[in-house]
Amino acid sequence: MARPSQAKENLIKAAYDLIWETSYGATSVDDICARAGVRKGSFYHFFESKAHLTIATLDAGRAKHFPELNEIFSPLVPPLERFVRFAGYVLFYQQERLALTGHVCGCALSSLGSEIGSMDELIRTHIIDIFSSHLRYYESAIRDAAREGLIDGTDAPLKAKMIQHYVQGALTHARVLNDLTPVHDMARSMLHILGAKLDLIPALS
Amino acid sequence: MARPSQAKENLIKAAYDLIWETSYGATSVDDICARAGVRKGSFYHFFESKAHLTIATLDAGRAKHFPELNEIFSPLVPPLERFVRFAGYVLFYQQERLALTGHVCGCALSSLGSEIGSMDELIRTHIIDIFSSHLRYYESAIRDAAREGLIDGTDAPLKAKMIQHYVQGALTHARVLNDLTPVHDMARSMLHILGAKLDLIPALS
DNA sequence: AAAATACTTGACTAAACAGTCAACAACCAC
DNA sequence: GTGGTTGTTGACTGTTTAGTCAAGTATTTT
Repeated sequence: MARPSQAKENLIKAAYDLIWETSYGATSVDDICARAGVRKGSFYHFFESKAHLTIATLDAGRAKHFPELNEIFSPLVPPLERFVRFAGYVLFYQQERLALTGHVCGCALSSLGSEIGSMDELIRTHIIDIFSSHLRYYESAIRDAAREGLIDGTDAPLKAKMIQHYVQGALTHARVLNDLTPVHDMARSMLHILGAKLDLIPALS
Repeated sequence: MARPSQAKENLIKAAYDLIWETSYGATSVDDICARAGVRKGSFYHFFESKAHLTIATLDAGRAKHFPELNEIFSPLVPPLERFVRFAGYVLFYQQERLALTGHVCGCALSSLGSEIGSMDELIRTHIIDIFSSHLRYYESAIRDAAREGLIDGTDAPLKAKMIQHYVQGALTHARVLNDLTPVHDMARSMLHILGAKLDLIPALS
């Protein structure tokens, strides 16, 4: 039997959706099973525990988003435009999610990480790993922009972190407010943090 | 009997500490009672539910921090120095918390808000209210700085939000990383976002 | 067709959970 | 000291929780 079953994928998708929309703690194994249309016994056939399923959802998220991020942060894209495209990408997903659930969901990674804190080391290190990948996208775009003379290139790692923290905070705030305004401001604000002249970027008008 | 009992205060303090260190969902009423040294029956004598106690902790936090923030953001303090002092204040509390619990705890408000999302409207609106108070501190400092010619004053509300989102993201990130580096970078980064000349501020050397 | 593998099922456990309650104790006003 | 108020107690309920398991059903391999 070479996997005629979709149960595993359904469980991952259901967990991803429920945890993102509500929270890790508020999402029970029974909830996940109900949404996935799978019985509890099957759950534990595929996953050791709720934490292990959560890690699988993180891996699935990574597999989904990284190809898209590779397009957005491609060295072929003008460096500052990468940030504008990234902001558009984030906005797109937040709007999709809002339409689907009725709530602004914010950043699943950051909500989960903040909730878990130091309570599950495996989940925590997984999240840190994904965060540090994001940082590399930002850093390389910043260095490319500096090389082209578009921005001041000093302290690129610090600037990359500022971008990351700002984006995370904006998404968290959007979730709490249940309002996408902070996400709409993202492109302009990121370019401000980078010290870019806004009138150089036609996409922002 | 003019309140010989400390039970209510103990419960608020215990809930504050536990929710901040772990999370709302991971903190049970039994946990809170155990830490406060109070029996469950007394808990429900003082509070209708866990959510109502949580709101009381938010009010207690507000009562504790706002007088201190009024000092930090006093119009008598040079406007950019207010942000430097604020960063020091945040760092101080994070260090204290780290020493006490062994973990970087981040921003209780933002962790709670992100976890609750749209699940408890009363808690959510309380958090939004506190957030918007913070924003007023930032905005007034930004306007004062602009009037003194220290920074460009255009779009003060947007800049205040950028500061808020950045700070929130930095604290969340510090919590996930379990490392205070993002908090150490806060003063410098805030001034960068404001567009201040760093060499004008002697406190940052 | 036989055997091995991969998956499903539903009933089960034991613990943790939020919240209740009636009876009891301390205290103050009078 | 009597009465009313405020707080305390521990045992209780009913539900939800994560996780288990033996027995069953498909499906592929041989």
